[in-house]
Amino acid sequence: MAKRKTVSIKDVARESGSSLTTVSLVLNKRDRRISEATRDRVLATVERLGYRPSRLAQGLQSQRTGFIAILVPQIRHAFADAYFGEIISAIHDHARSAGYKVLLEVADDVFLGSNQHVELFDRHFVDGILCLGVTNRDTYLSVLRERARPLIVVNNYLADQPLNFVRCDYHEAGRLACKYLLDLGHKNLALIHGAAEVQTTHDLRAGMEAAIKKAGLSLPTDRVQDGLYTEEGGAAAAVALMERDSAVTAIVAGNDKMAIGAISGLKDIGLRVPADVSVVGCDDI
Amino acid sequence: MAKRKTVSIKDVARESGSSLTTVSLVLNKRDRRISEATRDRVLATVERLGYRPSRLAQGLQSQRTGFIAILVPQIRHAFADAYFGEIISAIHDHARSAGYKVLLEVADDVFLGSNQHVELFDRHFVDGILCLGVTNRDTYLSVLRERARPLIVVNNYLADQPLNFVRCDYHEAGRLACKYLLDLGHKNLALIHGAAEVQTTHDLRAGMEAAIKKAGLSLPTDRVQDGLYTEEGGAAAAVALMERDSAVTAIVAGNDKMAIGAISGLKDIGLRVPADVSVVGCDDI
DNA sequence: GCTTGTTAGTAAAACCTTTTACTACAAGAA
DNA sequence: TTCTTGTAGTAAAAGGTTTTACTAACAAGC
Repeated sequence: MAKRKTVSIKDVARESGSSLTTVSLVLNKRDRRISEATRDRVLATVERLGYRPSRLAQGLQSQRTGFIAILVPQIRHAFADAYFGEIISAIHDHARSAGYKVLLEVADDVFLGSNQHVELFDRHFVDGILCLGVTNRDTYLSVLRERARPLIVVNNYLADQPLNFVRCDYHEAGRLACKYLLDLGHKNLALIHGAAEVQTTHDLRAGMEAAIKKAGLSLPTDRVQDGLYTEEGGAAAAVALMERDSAVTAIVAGNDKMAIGAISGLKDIGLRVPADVSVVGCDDI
Repeated sequence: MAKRKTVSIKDVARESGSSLTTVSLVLNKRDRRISEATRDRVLATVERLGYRPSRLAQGLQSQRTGFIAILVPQIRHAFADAYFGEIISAIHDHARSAGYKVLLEVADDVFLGSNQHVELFDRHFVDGILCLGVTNRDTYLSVLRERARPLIVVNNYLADQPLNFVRCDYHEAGRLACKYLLDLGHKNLALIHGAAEVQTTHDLRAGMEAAIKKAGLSLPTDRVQDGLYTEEGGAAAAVALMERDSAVTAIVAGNDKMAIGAISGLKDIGLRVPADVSVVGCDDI
C-alpha cells in the first residue's frame, strides 16, 4: 500500500483536537495534570494514525541519539573473528536492553585518517564509544578523550592514559590458572602470550608469576613465548616451547585461539593433551 | 580539555559576521553566488571554531539519516559466525564508501515482538534495511515491505513476495560444481543441502540436477541429505550418505561449514578426502 | 466581592540545519 | 529618468520534538 506520509505529532494534535504540548505530555507521561478523558482521546488518535515520534527530532531536542558505536581494529574481517564476534554479540545484547542501538565501525586508516572517529562525537552520531582490541600504540584515543564523552576501552587499558575501561582481570586469571595447574601437581609451567602492546598481556604474566613464586617455583623467560593471538602462532609457540624445554607439563595461553593452536601443535609433534601436557586458555569461547 | 560547548552554525555566522544562510551555502557549495572573500572568511571561521554540522539537524531537515540496518537472524551469537561475519564485513565496507553507517540488529523474538523492525523505518532510525539469513517463514518482511522504503534480502529470495534481493546464483553454482566433478570423471554425486525454507537450497539442487541430467546421469533422492547448515550436520549427513550408498565419490555441500563437517565426518569413518571422496563447498570462506 | 489556589491546558521557544523567497544595490538598456 | 538584469546576501519557514512559561476557568477562604 505504502506512501503513508510520515505522520507527526502535529497531525495527532489536530485530529484529537488538542495541542502539541498535550500530546507530548501524554506520550511522555511526565506530567499528571492531563485529564483521563483527554489522555484516552489522544492515545486513541495516536493508535489510529499509527504515530511514532521521530528519533531525529527527539535527538535534536534532547541532544542524545540513543546510539553507541563499537570500534573494532582492522584485522582481516574483524566481524568474522570469533573473539570480537562474541564481544560484539554481548555488547549488542546489553545495549539493546538498555535502549541503545549499536553502530559498527572499523578503526582502519581510512576511518581514522578522515577523522571519522572525531565526527562520531562532534556531529552527534553517537552518545558513546566502545573500543575493542586497543593496543598501547593506538594514539587516536587521546583525541577522543578530549571530547569528554563516554568512551570505554574493552578488555585492555592504557597505563599512561586516564581512560575508562572494562576488562577481565587477567592478573587474577593468570593466578587462578597457575594455582589450578599447581594444585594438579604440575611443576613446570609455560606461557603463550599475546601482543606486548596490549596491557593485559603483562597482567596475565604478572598473575602467573605471582602464583608460581608463591609455590616456590619460577617462570623463566625461556618458558614464555609469543603466540601472536592466532591459532597458527599458538601452535608454533607450543612447539618452540617444548623443543626448548621438554620438562614443561602445562601451558597457559593468553586466549583460546592460541590454546586451540597449541593443542594441535602439540599433537603434531606427538604429544598427547592433556596426558602429556595440559593446556589452559583464557576466553571461554 | 573538554567541555567545548557544541558549536553551531549560528556561532560561525556570528563570528564571521554573516548570516546562517551564507554559512550554509558556503559549506554545501550548492550555490556559486557567494563571493570569494566571504567564502574564505566563513571557511576560516569554521576551521577556527572547529564547527561540524550536526547530523541530527541535517537528518531532520533532509529526512534521511545516513544509516542502514543489518538484520541478522537469531542464531547463537550470530556475529561470531563466519558466514554472517564475512557478509557483515563486506556490507560495512561498501556502506562506508557510500557514506552510510551501519546499525546492527538481531531479528529475534524480543526485537520483532516489540515491533522494533517497524520502528526502524517509522521512527526514522535508518534509510534502508538489509536482511540476512532470511527464510521463507520470516513473515516480518511483509510489514516492512509496506513501508515502501529500501529493503533488501541478502542471499535468499522469497518466491511469493516481490522483494528486492541480492544473492549468489546458487543455480549456476550447482551447475558449475557438478560440471567440474563430472569432468573429473565422477559419476555418482551427492548433495548435502541447507534448510528447505531457504530458496537458494532449491536453486542449488536444481542447478545440480540440470548438469547431472545433461551428462545422462541422475541425482536420486537418497543421495540428497539435509546438513542443517552446520558442521555437525554436515558430518552426520556425509556419514548417512555413504552408509546408504557407498558408490558415491563426490559430495557438494550447500555451504562451507557443512563441507568442513563432511570432510571430518568422512575421515571419521575411514575415508580419505579427496582420494576416496571429493567434497565441494559453496561459500569460499 | 476580592484574593488565593488548583486544575487542565496551550503558545512559544529551543534544538540545528537547509531551502525558499525576498531585498538592496549596481550596472546597463531604453 | 525609468526599467530590466544580475549579484551578493539575508530573513523566515520548515522539519518534529520537548520544555518552559503562561492563561483561563473555577472553587475555596475571608
